[in-house]
Amino acid sequence: MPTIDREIHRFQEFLLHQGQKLTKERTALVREIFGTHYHFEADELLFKMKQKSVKISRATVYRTLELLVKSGLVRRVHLGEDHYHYEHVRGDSHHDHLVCTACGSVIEFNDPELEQRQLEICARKKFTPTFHNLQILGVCDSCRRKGEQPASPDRVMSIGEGAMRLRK
Amino acid sequence: MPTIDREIHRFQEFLLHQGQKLTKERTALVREIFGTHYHFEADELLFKMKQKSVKISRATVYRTLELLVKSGLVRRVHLGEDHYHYEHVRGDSHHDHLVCTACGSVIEFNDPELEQRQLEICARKKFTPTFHNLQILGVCDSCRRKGEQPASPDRVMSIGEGAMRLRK
DNA sequence: TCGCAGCTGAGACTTAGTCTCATCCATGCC
DNA sequence: GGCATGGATGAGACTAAGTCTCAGCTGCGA
Ligand SMILES: [Mn+2]
Ligand SMILES: [Mn+2]
Ligand SMILES: [Zn+2]
Ligand SMILES: [Zn+2]
Repeated sequence: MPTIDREIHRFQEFLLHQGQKLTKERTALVREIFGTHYHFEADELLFKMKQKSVKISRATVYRTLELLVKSGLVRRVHLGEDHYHYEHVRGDSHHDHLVCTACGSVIEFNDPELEQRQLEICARKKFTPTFHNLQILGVCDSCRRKGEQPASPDRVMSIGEGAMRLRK
Repeated sequence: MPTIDREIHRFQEFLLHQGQKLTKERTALVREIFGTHYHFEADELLFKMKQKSVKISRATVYRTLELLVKSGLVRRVHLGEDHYHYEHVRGDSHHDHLVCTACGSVIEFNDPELEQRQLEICARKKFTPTFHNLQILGVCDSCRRKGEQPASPDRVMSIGEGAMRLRK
């Protein structure tokens, strides 16, 4: 996978630029993240590494995710659950999320008109925006057909593959 | 304050309807919430009660907030920090938030055009929305004038009055 | 006024994430 | 390649925010 090697290279460039090092743990994490996952959780990543018998500590997972976010390769997002999710930044494009509270699936969208309207609101309030965070919770098409009911606002049914607890 | 008594009455109606009781602890919390705060944290509320020598446990604070949310008198919101905030629902109107990362102030807005655009996006994706959550982080007008720089996306400078730690 | 279903407080527990520190190793320089 | 060294790692203690348990208390309808 030459694509992943390019991500690793980009990460190394970022690291070296700050006098930091590309270790085998960091390489393994980048490989895992860009090889498999999409919206994932820190603990899920930790579990996947354990499964593959690649021994990496929780501290390193969190530290590496923080570096990846700083480097711009990964983005940290809220999806309506009580913990963060991460996603790899492909290309660049900002997007927001529709989250199905019945099956946990996530639909991405990028709507320039919506973004524009947000800027207008900020201008009207003399507010200088740097960042925003929008999730729309509801029921996806296939769940609606199956007759799934909208869940209570704050109970999203686990997004992603549900990382299997690691701590005893 | 006859207004607060009306809120208390509404809460009692809600409770009785479910075979639940209006206790003095619940009354005291409603009085505090509707008398003083706006966007507040659970721990902040706990601290305020302690200050006033009204002895209420953390468990009761959280349990009462949950009931108030269910009753529709209070709403639980994300404002870009790692914990929830609560606000009293006055009238009814849904709104979203601009959060200043320099001073922690919160500006509310309700923009029907933005809401409409969200519905259009959902329709296009055949998604049935039930709820959404939008925060725009940035720098408010008065902070911008003071030359405050936009903080890193995930470091909001404490919103509200910063509840003073209670646990040792 | 009484009975009891529902409520409370103290503190143990949980989840998600951060921090510490002794030890390890990636990189740059010879 | 070998070495030096400052950054990185792992184990596990620690923290923050919130949930749960259970013995004793209390609001409220009869
Ligand atoms: Mn995404
Ligand atoms: Mn608000
Ligand atoms: Zn679904
Ligand atoms: Zn400000």
